[in-house]
Amino acid sequence: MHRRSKLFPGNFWQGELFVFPRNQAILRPFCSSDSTTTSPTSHSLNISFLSDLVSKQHWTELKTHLKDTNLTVLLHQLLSSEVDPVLTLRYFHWSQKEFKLSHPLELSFRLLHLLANAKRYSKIRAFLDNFIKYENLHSNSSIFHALSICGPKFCVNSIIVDMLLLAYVRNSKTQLGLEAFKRAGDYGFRLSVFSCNPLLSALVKEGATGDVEHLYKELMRRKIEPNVITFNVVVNGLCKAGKLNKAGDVVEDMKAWGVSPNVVTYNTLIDGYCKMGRVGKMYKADAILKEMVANKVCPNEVTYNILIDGFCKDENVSAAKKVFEEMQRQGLKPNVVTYNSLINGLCSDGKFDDAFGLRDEMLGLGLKPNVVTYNALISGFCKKKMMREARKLFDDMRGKGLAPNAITFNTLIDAHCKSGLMEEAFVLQSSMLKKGLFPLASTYNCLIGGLCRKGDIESARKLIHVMEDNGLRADLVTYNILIDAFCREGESRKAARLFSVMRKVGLTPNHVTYNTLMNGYCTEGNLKAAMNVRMQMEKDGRRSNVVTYNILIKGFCKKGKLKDANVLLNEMLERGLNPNQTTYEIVREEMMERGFVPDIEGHLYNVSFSS
DNA sequence: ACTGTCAACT
Repeated sequence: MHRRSKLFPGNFWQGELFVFPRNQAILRPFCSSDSTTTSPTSHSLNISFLSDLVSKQHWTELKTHLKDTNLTVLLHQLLSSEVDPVLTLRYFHWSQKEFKLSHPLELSFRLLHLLANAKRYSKIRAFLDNFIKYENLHSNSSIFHALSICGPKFCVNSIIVDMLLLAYVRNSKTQLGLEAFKRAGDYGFRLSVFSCNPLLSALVKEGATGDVEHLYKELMRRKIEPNVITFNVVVNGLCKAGKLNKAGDVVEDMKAWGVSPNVVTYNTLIDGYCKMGRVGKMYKADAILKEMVANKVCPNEVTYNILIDGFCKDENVSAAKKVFEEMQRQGLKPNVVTYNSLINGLCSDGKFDDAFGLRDEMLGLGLKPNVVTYNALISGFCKKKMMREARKLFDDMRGKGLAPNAITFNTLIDAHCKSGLMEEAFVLQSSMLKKGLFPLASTYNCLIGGLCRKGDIESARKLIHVMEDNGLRADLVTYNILIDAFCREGESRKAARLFSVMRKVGLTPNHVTYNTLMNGYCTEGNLKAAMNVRMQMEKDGRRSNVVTYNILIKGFCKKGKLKDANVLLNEMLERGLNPNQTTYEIVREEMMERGFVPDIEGHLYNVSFSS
């Protein structure tokens, strides 16, 4: 493949693909589909008359002269004539619609060639969009074949394939786009960043990190000139997958390519660190901020928003407020996102007065609270089980001209489920439908979780069927909920079976999945099985997180194996993981039980948290 | 023509 991309187009076309003469390929569908017609030439007089009608756009008259049988012949004729390709395109669409037929694929691509030569790129884009949307019957294999036999215009073919790729991505057919990318490599077509960047971006959004990494390597190998956006998308994909080290490597790659990291690159990296559960993650984020400034890249509103949200999620609202002040000192204006992050931070902490104060402040600045603002406030009240207040905000939204979205409903439904108010939750779900909002898989997950919490796995199963009847597939979270439910019932065998089912249907277990299963085994006292799950998890490239350690440490404590618990505790600290509230509670409880009075927080025998 | 920040559920 590498050789081929270096070949001159002319050489390429002497290769194996140019298998039969062009005309034969084009006439084949026509000859086989119609036995009464003798040959295209016998129509030629007639056809020049018809072409003339097309040129004059006399469609009604044209229709009276046409039969199904000569539609494709006329198209062929138009393609070989001097007729404006845009007119031919019009005829193409008109004849397909009027006579409900599909012209052969080869002719479609000959038409695209003519349009490309005439530089009518927007027409090609529209054509391909339509093609992707309504003609699912063509596989990439037949498309590439048709394209390769319809003319030796190598560059033009590359442009068309590039646009095809973009059409796939824009129509959410990312996997087909990826397949087309691979095939383009086999055929040696040159692609551009204008299609590869959106493909990368779509893969990042789908969380297909493996594909992102592969595509990135391919881009470099095929020498498709990446730009700063290409690198930024890849950095973002790796950050979202928690692969911060690899993200850093890509930043080094880009420097080696002579592309300087810009404000977006740094913002992405900072956000990556902010969202990671490492010790001193905000310190690391701050270090990147300093590096960014040292490289003469000026932080913008987004940079500050990321830091503010990071501190809020780190339960450090006061640090967030300092950044907020610094932002304004730098002459940057806080926007709705800034306020939403702060409001969310305050709400999660139950500081509703401060949160409402900020809401009023933003109103004073002419910033309108949006759905996100309300969702944060509602979620805050829900967490404190203040359902009346949550409900009031929900009702207020309408008066403010704001429509609740699926997340608003999910928040409320989940809160009702957690309060055991399943009927209310289902009423909310149906009111969602009345508003024209379709419940998402996450909506069902809230309800399924509620049923499982009640121990009603049977109803949960039934609800999954309803969900699937509505075209939604059980996702990772659904499986996590069910695995947890079985573990709680002491049915770890069933949980384990579900675990293998989810892999079979192509879902990738995450930390929660592994931790849940481990927790199930630990509760049963089966430490060996739990440690096996952990081994599997680390083999899958997922390092143990705080929750993993908490589960295992607790498991070992319960079995009286304090030595093992200590080993894990040390390992956790060595790996730079921060013990949380739960860790301290596990340790304290264990010590009390053994008659020790915990003097300093976090001492488990000879192990100190504050090492 | 393409990119990055905020909100829910396990």
